[in-house]
Amino acid sequence: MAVTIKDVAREANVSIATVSLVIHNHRRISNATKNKVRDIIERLNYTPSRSARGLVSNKTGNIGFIITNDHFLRNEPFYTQIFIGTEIESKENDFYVLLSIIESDFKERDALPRFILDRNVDGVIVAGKVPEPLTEKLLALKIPVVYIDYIPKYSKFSTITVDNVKGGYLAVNHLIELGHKRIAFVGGDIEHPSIRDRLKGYAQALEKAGLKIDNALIETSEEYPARANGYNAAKKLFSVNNGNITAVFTCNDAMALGVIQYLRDNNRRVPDDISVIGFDDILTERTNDIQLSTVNVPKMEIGIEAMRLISALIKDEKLLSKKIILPVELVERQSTKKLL
Amino acid sequence: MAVTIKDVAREANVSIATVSLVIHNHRRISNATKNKVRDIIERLNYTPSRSARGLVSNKTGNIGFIITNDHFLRNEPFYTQIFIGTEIESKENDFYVLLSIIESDFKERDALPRFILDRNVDGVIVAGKVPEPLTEKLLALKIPVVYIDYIPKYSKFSTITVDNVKGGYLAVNHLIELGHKRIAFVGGDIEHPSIRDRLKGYAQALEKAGLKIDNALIETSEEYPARANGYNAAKKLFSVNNGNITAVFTCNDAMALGVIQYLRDNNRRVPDDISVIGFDDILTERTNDIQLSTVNVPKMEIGIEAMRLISALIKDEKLLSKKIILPVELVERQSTKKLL
DNA sequence: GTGAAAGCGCTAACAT
DNA sequence: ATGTTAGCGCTTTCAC
Repeated sequence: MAVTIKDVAREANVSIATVSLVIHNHRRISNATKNKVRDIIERLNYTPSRSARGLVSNKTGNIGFIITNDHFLRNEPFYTQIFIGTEIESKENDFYVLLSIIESDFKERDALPRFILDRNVDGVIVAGKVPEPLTEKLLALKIPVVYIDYIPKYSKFSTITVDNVKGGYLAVNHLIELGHKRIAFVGGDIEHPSIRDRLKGYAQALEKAGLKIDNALIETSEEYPARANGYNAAKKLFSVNNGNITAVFTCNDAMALGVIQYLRDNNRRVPDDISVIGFDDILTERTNDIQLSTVNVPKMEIGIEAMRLISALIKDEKLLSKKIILPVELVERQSTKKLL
Repeated sequence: MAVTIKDVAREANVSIATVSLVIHNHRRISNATKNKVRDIIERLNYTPSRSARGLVSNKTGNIGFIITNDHFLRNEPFYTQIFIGTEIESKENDFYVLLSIIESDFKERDALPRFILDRNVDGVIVAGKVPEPLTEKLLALKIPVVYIDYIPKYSKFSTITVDNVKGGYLAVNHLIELGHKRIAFVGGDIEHPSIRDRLKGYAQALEKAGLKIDNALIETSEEYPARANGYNAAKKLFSVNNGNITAVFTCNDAMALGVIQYLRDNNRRVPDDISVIGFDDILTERTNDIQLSTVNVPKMEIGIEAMRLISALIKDEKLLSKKIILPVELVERQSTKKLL
């Protein structure tokens, strides 16, 4: 058996209560005793049992991380990086992170993640868009929750998002500065708050430049913003506005790839004929293809902030709801070019 | 407070011991009682507290997953998929998975993952190549361990690997069947058992076809098998064997990309001039680039098997060491072509 | 400033 | 076939 609080107490000639108080750095304990006990803790290499602690404190020391399979399995490093961020920051807050991948079409009758039914988490981080029924069930639980990269309707949960409006603005402004005037927007799932905001940024940039917003240049759908949908959107867009559009801003990098693929299949060069800019910055060294201009989202940071926030929420009951918005950055690479 | 075993016992008019025995489906309990208690458990929506269980059983119900940052951060979905596999299977075995990302240059003086120091796991899964000092420390702990995709030296740990020799054979045999005779091997970190085995498969295929093994066609290093190293390896290879080589087998997909990049930069078309085949099958829909021929590794399956094995190891003390080898599959796509 | 003791929810040995 | 009870390692209240 591992060393317990009793071993420390015996060795230090104090009671286990004293050891416990030393561990929690209670002021009632004299410095002399504290030092003595701490030395022995170190010498014996003692670490408190999480089970015993959990039993008495009714806390688990675990945080649940919920994400849909859509998001996590679509081998995108986007949410993986966020997950790693929470993991890294969890050390600082002495939590462990438990992952649960739920169905993208989570229904009301579906069971909540096992760690919730098991009462094995003190709080939950929800990453990406999730079905409403999940949010409703979470709401009923009265457990601390932080949403990442998604703002659920009708709920006062805390959220960590990025400045999507600003990102959209930066991307489109970049195109405008390159001389583009006929700039299309390609997005999937326009119900998603992030995508809506990116479109809003698009509109703002055009407006500020005195360019009018042409709905014929805006192609959105209710689909997941994936590569294939980018391809289809480009097809619709370019078969109507033939020869007109000189640049495309897509709501994410995956769709940008689909657009580029379509353009190539139709003998349009990127960026020579058409400039394309994405969002997210997920494609770094994984491809030999053109390096995509995009808007960087601080993925690791998002995870870190989420962990900090859920931790604060758990420790401080009064803290109710907090919305954190992280900044984004324009990344100019090779898929955008000055209009000749 | 949540419902406890006492609530169930009271409601069922039995002792808490009986409830406990029913939960563990002990034969001493009559079916009548079992049914009665189970009904009430369901009705009250009771789940046993993991902390309380852990405290008495001296088990945590957690499995640690250790991986180097090299492997996990290099935004490859390879290990992410494996991790998800363990996560999926963990439900069946009623475990939770805790992740720990360690430094690639883990030294003897470095601290073990927090979940080990905290005694917060019952067993550990180690994914990918890890430094020897980590293995030595793990060995000293006498905790169940399963290695994934790596076979540590001097140790009797259980392992889950894939049939790398067979995979190498399949890849190279595929090239041979396409008429290629001057086939190069590109690999990084030849100390890695998997890479060595893939090279072995390469040699076997050549031998079987009566082709002789030419060391000038084999380019390995001690580096991490990444894209950039693939590029450099191709540079060395093709500047010496100019116009000679018609096909390349790389030890993984990342290096294949580097090789293809080099070839393009030097005006060699893939697959028209040179065929390239990789290993791992990690690049699916993330790129507009050429679809790589490769050898598929069942990533999710690996995770699942690892979880099953660690679970067996924990539950059955007698089970000591077991080596599982999973099959691989040739995936013919567009980067390999019949030699004209 | 420190100790004694109750009790968190459960398992398992022992009693009945 | 079921109940009683000790005890897992810790926190916390109350005494001293």
